[in-house]
Amino acid sequence: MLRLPRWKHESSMSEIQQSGTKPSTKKKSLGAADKSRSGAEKRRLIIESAINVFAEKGYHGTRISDIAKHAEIAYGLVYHYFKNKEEILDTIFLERWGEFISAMRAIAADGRGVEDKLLSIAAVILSAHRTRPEWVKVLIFEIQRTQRFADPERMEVVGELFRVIADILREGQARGELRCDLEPDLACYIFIGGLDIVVTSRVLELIEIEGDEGAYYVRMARTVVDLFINGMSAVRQGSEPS
Amino acid sequence: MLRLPRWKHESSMSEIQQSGTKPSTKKKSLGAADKSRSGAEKRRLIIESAINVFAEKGYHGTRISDIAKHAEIAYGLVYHYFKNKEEILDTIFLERWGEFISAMRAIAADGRGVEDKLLSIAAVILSAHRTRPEWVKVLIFEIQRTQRFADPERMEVVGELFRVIADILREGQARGELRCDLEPDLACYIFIGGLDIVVTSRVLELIEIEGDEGAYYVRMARTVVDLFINGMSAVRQGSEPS
Amino acid sequence: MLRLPRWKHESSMSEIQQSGTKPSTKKKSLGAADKSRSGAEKRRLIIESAINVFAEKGYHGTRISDIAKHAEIAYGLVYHYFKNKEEILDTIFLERWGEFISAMRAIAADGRGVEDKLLSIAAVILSAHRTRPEWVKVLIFEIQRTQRFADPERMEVVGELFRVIADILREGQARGELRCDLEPDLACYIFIGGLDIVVTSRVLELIEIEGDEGAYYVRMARTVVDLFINGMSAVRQGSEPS
Amino acid sequence: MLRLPRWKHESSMSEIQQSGTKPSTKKKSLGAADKSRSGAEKRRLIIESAINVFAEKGYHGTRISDIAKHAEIAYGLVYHYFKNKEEILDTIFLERWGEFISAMRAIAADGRGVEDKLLSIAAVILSAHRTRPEWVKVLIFEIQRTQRFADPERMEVVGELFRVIADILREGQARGELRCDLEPDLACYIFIGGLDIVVTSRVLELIEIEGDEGAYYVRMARTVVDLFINGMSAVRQGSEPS
DNA sequence: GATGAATGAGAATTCATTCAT
DNA sequence: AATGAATGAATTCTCATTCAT
Repeated sequence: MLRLPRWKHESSMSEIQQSGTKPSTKKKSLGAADKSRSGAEKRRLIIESAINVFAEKGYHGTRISDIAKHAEIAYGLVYHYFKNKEEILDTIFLERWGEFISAMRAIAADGRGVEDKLLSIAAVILSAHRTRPEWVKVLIFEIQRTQRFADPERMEVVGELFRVIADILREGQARGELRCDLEPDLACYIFIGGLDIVVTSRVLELIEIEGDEGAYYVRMARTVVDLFINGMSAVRQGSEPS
Repeated sequence: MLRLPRWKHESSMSEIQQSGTKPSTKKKSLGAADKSRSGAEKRRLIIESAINVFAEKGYHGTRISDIAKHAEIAYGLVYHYFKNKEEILDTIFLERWGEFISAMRAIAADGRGVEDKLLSIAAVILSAHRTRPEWVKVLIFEIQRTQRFADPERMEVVGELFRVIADILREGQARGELRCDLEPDLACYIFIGGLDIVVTSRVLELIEIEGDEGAYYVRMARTVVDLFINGMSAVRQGSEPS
Repeated sequence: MLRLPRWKHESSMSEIQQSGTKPSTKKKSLGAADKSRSGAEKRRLIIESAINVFAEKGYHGTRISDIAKHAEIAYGLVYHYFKNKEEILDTIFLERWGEFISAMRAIAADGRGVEDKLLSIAAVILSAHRTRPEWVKVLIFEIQRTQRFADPERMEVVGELFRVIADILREGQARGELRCDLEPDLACYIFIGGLDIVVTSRVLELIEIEGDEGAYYVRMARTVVDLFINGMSAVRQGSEPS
Repeated sequence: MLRLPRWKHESSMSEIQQSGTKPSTKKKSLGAADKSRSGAEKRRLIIESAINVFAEKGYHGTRISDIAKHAEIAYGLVYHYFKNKEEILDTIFLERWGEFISAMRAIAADGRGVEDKLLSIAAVILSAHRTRPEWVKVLIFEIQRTQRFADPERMEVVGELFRVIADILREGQARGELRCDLEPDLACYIFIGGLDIVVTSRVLELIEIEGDEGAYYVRMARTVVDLFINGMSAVRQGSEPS
């Protein structure tokens, strides 16, 4: 399954570039500046720290004290801002996924052709992993297992991604760009699945990349879309799959 | 990510049929019958129980006593057969994944064309989920996400699936069945990813199936392979990327 | 055990009437009005709030923040006025019990007969519960049971009630109104105990009152005194308690 | 309020005698003897320890580890036998109060006159405090405050004591032994209250006893009943109930 | 005076693992 | 082999109290 963070939508592949995380810009001599942090800032700091620690140790392997240590605060303070560990994960999910889906919707809404849209989507998803791999780890690996049982409505939210992409496909069929004998609701799975597994594999470090990482992602995005659109067959099958 | 259980390879889709799990056929008046279980049987019973409980509660959420209760044995006994909780999960993985990879290899080795092989693979994977959804849950959700960090060699084992499928694709290219401008190492991801997400979605209950469940899986397998081979494009692009 | 609040002594039963507590007359648009509260007023506000919250949740179950919330102030402010939670309870006890004992002493000092005095005492005690049940709850259930071990001198203060009543009894014996073969020091226990348990039972809601609550308390006060003076025996009830 | 433990009913005052608690008969060289303790015994040991520690420190002031230390077991074991601290208190209440009420009922059912019955009740209650003061402390001071809010049905159970005694009074009225112009439902409060406060005062150490403690209790029981039956009035003590 | 963010000691509870029987 | 009592380290969560503004 795929779910990703902070996805500014841009139409090209250009966004696949470096960024990095520096969670706690430690100890800048903070006369008044630091104490004036609003509660919201502290809250954000905790979330950022949590993402990083969750990514490193997994949700269950993370102690509240780990998060506090990473954020360089007293761990009681975490409870000032969050009811418990689960609420932190919850917040991460809600915020990040919301942003992600918005980006997807923006892509779906622009006027371009299906192939361009899918390319954009692939680029966003893959670049997201490139720039914020911890977020992706957390979103992919930690959130669902924990909440799957607890919250069916959260799954509903996840399903939104599928709906957005299925709609793009449906539109492509309507325009005659895509074949109509495959259900968009199924086809979208294959597309998402292709991207998902690439990301997952990167997270799991199954894929080793030599050379330019950015180039790899670009190639991968192109490949996924090309394959999705044109198929793997050498032969051009004139006839519909009877 | 995909990894699945007890996959007797058969070449057609026919294997997608019911089976079911009844791990502890409780309270059969077991005068001597039960006591005579050999140690190996007890061990197996524990594994079966563990799979079911892991599937239900997740690895971390499962207590040894839960497994023991499900197996209807004293929980101290679990430690006779396994060093600790992790070893149970380990055993599940090793056994099931080994069987699975064997099935995949058998498919890869038979003499048929690429499309047939891929169809078999899709069938095996999807039917596996159909007949032993708990296994799939455990393999997908629990094992890797638990042990990922601990055991890199285990990931190597997972990678085997990709190699087997990439080899099938390579063979297809060599035979001229598949286009050659896409790297098999990348393409295999898209294929596996398509299957994976279908299974995952079923596990997560994102997909609702009306009517015949078996028919759904057959259709899905066909769709995945069709899409993978022929692509989504409405246009038949005549010329090879020469 | 009995210990009660704000006991203006009046000689009759008439004081058993309604009153009620509305501690925080919330949100009166308090531009300056509220800010101009003197420190003493704030302190009092905190005490009133504490009584109510202690009554509802018990001392141990009450957080400083609960008190602050009830008083509609910042909880840090509580620490301006009180060293800690215990000091709040302490203050409640000292103020209320002091007032109560004063009322008892006034009754003891007036010139009437024993029966009248006891009737007054019963009336004061029972009406106190009627008008300020939270105070009684706190005094009965929270204070002693919390501080009992910590502070023996406080018990001394509680004992004062017994001495006052025993003195009334002694005086009655000296006047020939009461029999002399029972020690006043023991007898006073029975009298106080009778009242105490009535109050306690009301607090615990063991007694359900139908109809007029005030009438119930009057009847109860009369019954306690009548029984204490005349006994339960059928024999020798020469005159009815007119 | 009064509620008391292990009250073997005997008709005279004779039961007011010493006993004491020795909860953990420590370290008797226990080859097999000790390990063979059944779970029930350990459970009982924990309860006994809990009573003592609760009595000393109060429910809220008692840590599970205190109980475990007193019982000389690992504190995890407490959780083997009880879900949590509250369940321990619960168990104490249910067991002890049940026994107590049974004793009361037995007294109520025997064929003697009202005064004798009341004397028995007084004796049981007072001697209970004498022999097991910790139990009384716990029952009186700890249980209700904790559970008052949680469990209204428990209060119902407490009310049973009142009903039993009110019934004795009603019977006395029917037989013509007691005056009929006082409601038994109210009168029983005064009787119980008298006993209660004596016990409470002892617990609070408000009363100091010089000389023989047993004699004190006997005198107290007689006084309470005498006063309850005959009243405090000097007038009309003419004839004993011959 | 007033605020509420920050701190951290303290207590409850869980549960993998050991071990005597 | 089988049992389940016993252990205690590890962790979460609470909340009184302090403190900078």
